[in-house]
Amino acid sequence: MTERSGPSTIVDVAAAAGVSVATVSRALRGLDRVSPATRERIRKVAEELHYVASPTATSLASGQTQIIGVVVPFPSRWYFAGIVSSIGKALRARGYQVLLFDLERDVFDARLTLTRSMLWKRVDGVISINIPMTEDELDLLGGLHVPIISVGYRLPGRASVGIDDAAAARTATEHIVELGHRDIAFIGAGMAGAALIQTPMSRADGFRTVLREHGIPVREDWVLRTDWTAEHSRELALGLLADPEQRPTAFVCGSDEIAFGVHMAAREHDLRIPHDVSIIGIDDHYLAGVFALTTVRQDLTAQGEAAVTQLLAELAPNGTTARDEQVVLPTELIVRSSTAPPP
Amino acid sequence: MTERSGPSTIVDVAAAAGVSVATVSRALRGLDRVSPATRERIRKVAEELHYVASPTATSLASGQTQIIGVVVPFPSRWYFAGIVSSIGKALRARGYQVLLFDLERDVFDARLTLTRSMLWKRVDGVISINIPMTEDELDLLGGLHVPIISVGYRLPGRASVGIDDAAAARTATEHIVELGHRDIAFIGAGMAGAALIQTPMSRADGFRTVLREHGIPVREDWVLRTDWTAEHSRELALGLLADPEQRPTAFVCGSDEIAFGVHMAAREHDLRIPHDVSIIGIDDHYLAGVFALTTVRQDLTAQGEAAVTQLLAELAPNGTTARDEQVVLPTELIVRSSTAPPP
DNA sequence: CTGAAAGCGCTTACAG
DNA sequence: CTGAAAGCGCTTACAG
Repeated sequence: MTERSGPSTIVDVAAAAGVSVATVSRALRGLDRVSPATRERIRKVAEELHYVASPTATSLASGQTQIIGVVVPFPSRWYFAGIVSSIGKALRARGYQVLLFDLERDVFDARLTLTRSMLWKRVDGVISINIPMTEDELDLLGGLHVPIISVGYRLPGRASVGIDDAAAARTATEHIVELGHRDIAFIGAGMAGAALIQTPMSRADGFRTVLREHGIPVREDWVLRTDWTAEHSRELALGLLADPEQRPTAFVCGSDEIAFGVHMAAREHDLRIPHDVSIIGIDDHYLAGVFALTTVRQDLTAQGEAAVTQLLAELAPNGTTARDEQVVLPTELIVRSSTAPPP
Repeated sequence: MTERSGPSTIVDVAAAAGVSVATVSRALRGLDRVSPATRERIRKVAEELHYVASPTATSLASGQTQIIGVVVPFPSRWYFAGIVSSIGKALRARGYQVLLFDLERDVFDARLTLTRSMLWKRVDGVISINIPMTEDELDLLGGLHVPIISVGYRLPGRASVGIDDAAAARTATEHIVELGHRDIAFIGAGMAGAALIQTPMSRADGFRTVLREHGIPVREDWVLRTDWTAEHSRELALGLLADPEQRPTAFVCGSDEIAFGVHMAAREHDLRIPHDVSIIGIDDHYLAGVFALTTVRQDLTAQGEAAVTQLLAELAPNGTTARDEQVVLPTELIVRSSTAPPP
């Protein structure tokens, strides 16, 4: 009896239920001022007609899209994919969907710039993941008149969530120093001109700080820049380990992927881990376990959730506008078996 | 002079240019039947007013959203993240945006089911990545009346793009057999009850086929199921390698991540790769290089692009409706240094 | 080549 | 508690 050729609209539901479209709208959205009996009847009819409100019409009328733009420079890398994934789940749980903006280009270390038409009137808010924005982009985002939050990268005057990179590096370095190492290398300072600069710099700084605190001289020729790939880091470590008379007994790595590269380099030199050389990373990458890598864990899920919580708080009817709040999440030392006292 | 408090609409542009909104609409969208002079004037005015059409209004009026839904079961895993990334770029190049549907749940191997309200009227098409759909879900997708394409998993009666999994496994196995191995294990058959079953089964079949072709008996106790994590695969390999009198000289792995686990297990047994044991994977994971892993490469970018091309072909005005076409992309043996003749 | 008007499918004051 | 009507900002025949 209720077979229909086309999809049903709110008008169909109203007609079938014998009420006005306004009442259908209120009933289905759970607004008050609808009698329980009416609401129930409308619910039934809507269900029978397989009615689903057109999101596009709802958006136009209400001015809200229930969509959050998530802007990512390198969507397939571990860190970014993990954050996007957790943001997606947190948003889904609250009735939002995610429109994904991939800023990656073919050229290494280059990215697309944000444009007004990408986001304009499309999203209720935006989360940017570890992107150093230009002034122009910040202006553009401001002109959108929607809340914005940054994960990982601190944008001037804007809310952000992330970890304390310097502290994470300090934790890693302290673990190594406490084991008795004094000949320690750091791989993971920033590449010159690299797009992402805050994290590498902070982590390298954390490393230097701890050495100084312990009166260990910092050998700057053992503080190496890398493009943060395992492959490049492997090559760097291969070099540092070449001279048996003069080589580090431990590596503090700016990330787990860097540590993977160092691990491979050590093996290629027939060095035992951790007997001959200790390696510690930062991240707790999903492959850290197979490498038995000691590392400082950062919780991507917690960061994604915190970003969503912050953002939606601003979106709430009586939303706060603490737009420059900085949420700093804790990190945690995970001891596996890639670290030990020096030989 | 053109300072404005609120954002400008098509009405503002029309007024400022002294034409009707219909003309503005045609001019800005590049439709014909607009005089060059008028078009140019409208363009200028629109630019001055920073006019960007409201996508939500455009969608409601036109019935098209310029958005493609991308449905993913495990968004942060290498394969899925890579496909999503390439799909995003291909769509962006053609003026579409991606709405990301993450079906992952906390429970292992379980996923969310698609519901009508997730996609209804939101997207012009959907790409599902390696998802075995239920009948209900297929019905639902059919009821959406938008084109659908599956990457990786062949859905009955629907278009798909992917690689030939059995052929990839055959390539890998042949490489091993040609090196002279006869004691060969395969890790990567499907887990019982796993959600993803086609790929593991096909790859295991490819392995068995080649052994049979070469008259090598298949030891089923050396064809192992895994959850496809490096960690679990490492444990399995640790077991297989425990008995020096009776162990495989080579491992064909259903994926590179599996191969990483096997690599670690071999090292833990103080076995040399490839001298004592050969390992080959399938994928060409971004970390395959540091592992010096010989593997059979699948091109995620090509797969994402092919999916987008297929989908948009159906969306074109005079679109084909070859809805059950299967695009099979080639794979390629990449020889690094994890494989050699048996000891 | 251009415009007036209907229509897309909802939400939201405003009345009652 | 419910309805009539305006409005969200476009696109699309239909006229001219």
